[in-house]
Formats: sequence, structure tokens, C-alpha cells
Amino acid sequence: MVPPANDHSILLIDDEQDILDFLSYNLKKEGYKVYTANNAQEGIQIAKDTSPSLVILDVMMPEMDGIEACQIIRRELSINQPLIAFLTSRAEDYSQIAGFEAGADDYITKPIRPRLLISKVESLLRRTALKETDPKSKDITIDREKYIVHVKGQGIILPKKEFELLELLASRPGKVFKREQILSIVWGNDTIVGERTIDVHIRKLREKIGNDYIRTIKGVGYTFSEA
Amino acid sequence: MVPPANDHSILLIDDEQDILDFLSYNLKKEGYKVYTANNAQEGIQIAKDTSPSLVILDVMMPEMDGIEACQIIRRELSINQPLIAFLTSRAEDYSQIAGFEAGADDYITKPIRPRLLISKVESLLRRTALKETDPKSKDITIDREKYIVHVKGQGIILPKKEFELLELLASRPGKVFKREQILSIVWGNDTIVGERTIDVHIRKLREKIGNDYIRTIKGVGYTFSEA
DNA sequence: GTTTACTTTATCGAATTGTTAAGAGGTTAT
DNA sequence: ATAACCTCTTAACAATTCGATAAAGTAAAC
Repeated sequence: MVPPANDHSILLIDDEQDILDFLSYNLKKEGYKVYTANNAQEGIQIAKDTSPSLVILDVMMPEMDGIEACQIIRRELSINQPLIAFLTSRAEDYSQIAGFEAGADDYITKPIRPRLLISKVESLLRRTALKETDPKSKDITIDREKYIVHVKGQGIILPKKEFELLELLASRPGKVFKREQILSIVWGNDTIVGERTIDVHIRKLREKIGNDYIRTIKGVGYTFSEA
Repeated sequence: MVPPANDHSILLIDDEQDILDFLSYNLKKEGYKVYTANNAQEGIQIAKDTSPSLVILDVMMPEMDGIEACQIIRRELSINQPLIAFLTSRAEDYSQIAGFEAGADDYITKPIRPRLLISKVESLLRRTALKETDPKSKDITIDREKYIVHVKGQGIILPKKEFELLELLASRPGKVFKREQILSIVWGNDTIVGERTIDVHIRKLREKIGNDYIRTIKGVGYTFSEA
């Protein structure tokens, strides 16, 4: 039987090889691309490298436990944030609460029942599928408090000036801000900076968020657009 | 000395009488019709009653601040939407961005320099003076804020000079602009360019928006028409 | 049919923006 | 305290785009 086409990848993190094998077998049978890791460190690295859709990780592991790993993944802005599900032994385990606080999306309790596993995974992944097609979701968001910009799910920390510049441009997508306007708002009316300063900041922004958002209007200024 | 004829009216909203007086004096000297209000509520009412071309309002006011007033004006469809410029103290103030989000067109920072004030007001109002193209039911619209021309639903980005030329012609459909007039307005009275320059720009415009909009009046100049 | 006025194309120079690198000044980690 | 790192700015140069002109083609006017 040929597994159905499936573009989701799943990362499994557990110190017990038996469980890895068992999960891996069942998920691969459904057509998922599966990565495995025997410890949290390795898992985090694989998450960085492969951007999985879902991470299933054991709560109890030597050295670094699942909660901590989850927190690290959630904080690591360079990771395209995946869904995270914990593996835990007892449903009533206290750790579930800590897990959700750490940013978990779901829990899977041992012993693992293949049918239940698959249905949970499917329902989780359906969520992201919905999220991605949501017309409301823009692919760039600006967090004014944390000076963080999320572009296509990826968090980017921007320095002050770059952030303010982007913030201004994005405050009215489509509006063309003239260079002098930008200077007087981001740099202030009194401060005098060279003509190239603004370009360099634009350049750095484009370097970080991609070239598709900020357009140059020659002789006039810059404008921001979502596409 | 008689102020030059000027059919624009400006509404000033500020809680400080000093500033109202100062702005009022300088603007009246230029021939503008000026209304004043000491608070946002009153200002919004006057805006409804008098349909000013431009509203200059202070960001910081007791009770209702400028941002909120701006939002209300922008939402109030019965108001013939004016240009809105904010008065703010510090250039680097965060409120500037909120202001643009609320629909502001420009910023004026205190301390106010009369010369700069007048030039800003003039450049703002020049836009509306030309803004008589009705966006409804026409198959060409000119978005001065975004520097984009929409022809039959398609957005076209024009270089500065071409945009300004089209902007001028389209400001009064049907009116024949003489070559010398076009030169003095788009190129300025002081700059001297050759006779053929204007033709080339017309050509490039026609290339981009189609040949149907700009008609040549031989020996006189050019005129713009919608069909 | 000649003249005049505009159109069109091609080209060049100038103005504007992009890019890279380096340094001053500040902050954090060791 | 020192090193390592960031941010911001500037300088220098490259790349690009825009605008102006010349020159040749076309169309209308006389």
C-alpha cells in the first residue's frame, strides 16, 4: 500500500529507541516525513535544520527534559514555529500544566494507541492547514513591545532604528513616505544624518525580511506592501 | 497688502489658545479661511459643518486626543474627508506612527516655524486642488498618496516626472494645458528644458496608460479625457 | 508639396539609490 | 577589566534609473 501524499514533516524526540521506532513506523505508514532524535539537544538542532510541522517530544528525558526543550524551541526565533505535542505517561500528570505553559499544543499519553495517535496528529496538522489559509493572517506582524517582527512565521529581532523604520512604513501599507518625512519621524527634525543612512537601514531591513516588502519610489521615497 | 485669493479653508484644533492664535495669524496672512476649535468635540462638529480642506490638530489634548479625533473624522462618512495633519512636540514621538495609522496625511512638529508651516500646508493642499478626479466609475484613478495610477483596474507605477505630468493633466479633464503652462508647473519656472522634452514624457505616459487618455491639440498643448 | 508641429527612437549624462566596508560608541559576557 | 559583540553612521564606490536631447520619422496645415 502506498502512503498518501503528505507534505508534513514530524520530528520525534525521545530517549527511548523503542518509542521512537514505534512512533516512526506508525507515522511513516501514514505518509509523514519523520525525523528522530534521541535527546533534546539533537532534537532542537534538527528542528532548526528541517522546520518540521509538528514536534512530538517526551516530557521525561535525561539531561534536558521536554518542557525545557519546548521553551527553547518557542524562544528560538530562527525556528519556523512548529506545533508541539508532549508524550507523557499518565494523563493526570502534573506536568501537563507546565507543558501547556511552555507552549505545547497537545498531549499524547502512553501507552500509545496507533489509531488515536494518528487522529491526534491529523487534527493538529489540520489546524495549521487552516491557519495558513486564513485570509486574515498576514505574513508579517509587528510586535511593538518586544521589537520583534514575524515574517512568514519566523521571528526576527530588529535593532531600534530598523524597527522604527519598518514600523512607520508598515503603519500605512501602500502609502509612500518621502525621504524627508522618514528622516523627520524616525530620526527627528533636529538630528542631521547623511543621505545614505536611510538607504543602509532599508538595505538591512530588506536583508532580514526579504526584498518583497519595501519598494523604492525613486525620487520620492519608500513604501511598504504585504505582497 | 491684500492676501492672495485662496478658496481653501483650514480647521485648527488645539486646546492652547496661544497656538491657535499663532497658526491662525500665519495662515490667514496667506489668504486661507481659518476656523478654530478648542477641543476635539467642537472641532469635529465644525468639520461637519464647514467641510474644511485641511484639519490641523494637536495630538495631545484633554478629554479626547488628536488620534481619536482623527479616527472619528475618518470614520464619519458624512464629513467630506479633509486632509489631516497632526501637531506634535517631539519628532521621535511614538504617536506619529499611531497618527499615520489613524489616517493622518502629514505631521507638523513644534516649535512651529511659519515658513515651514506654510510650505507644508501648500504642498498638502496642492494635492487636493488637483484631486477633483472622482474615483467612482472612472476607469482611471490617480492615487497621490501611493504614487500609483490605476487604469482599468491595473496599478501602474510611474516615475516622478511622468506621474506629475499625468497628475496635472488629469486634474482638470477636458482642460487644455498649454505647453508653457505644463512646463512652468511640472518643471518649474526656473528650470529650462528643451522643446521636445515634454513630448517625450507624453509619449512614455501614453505607452504606459494607453493612447486613449491624452489628446494632442496641435499648436496649443495637451488635454486629458476619461474615454 | 512644402512647412510646421508633433511623434518616436536611441543615446548619454546626471541624479538617485544600492552596496560594502570600516570605525566610533555602546553593551554584554567572561 | 577586557574581550567580544551590536548598532548606527559615514564614506566610497557601483549600479541603476530617469530625464533631456538629438535626430529621424510622421502627420497635419497651409
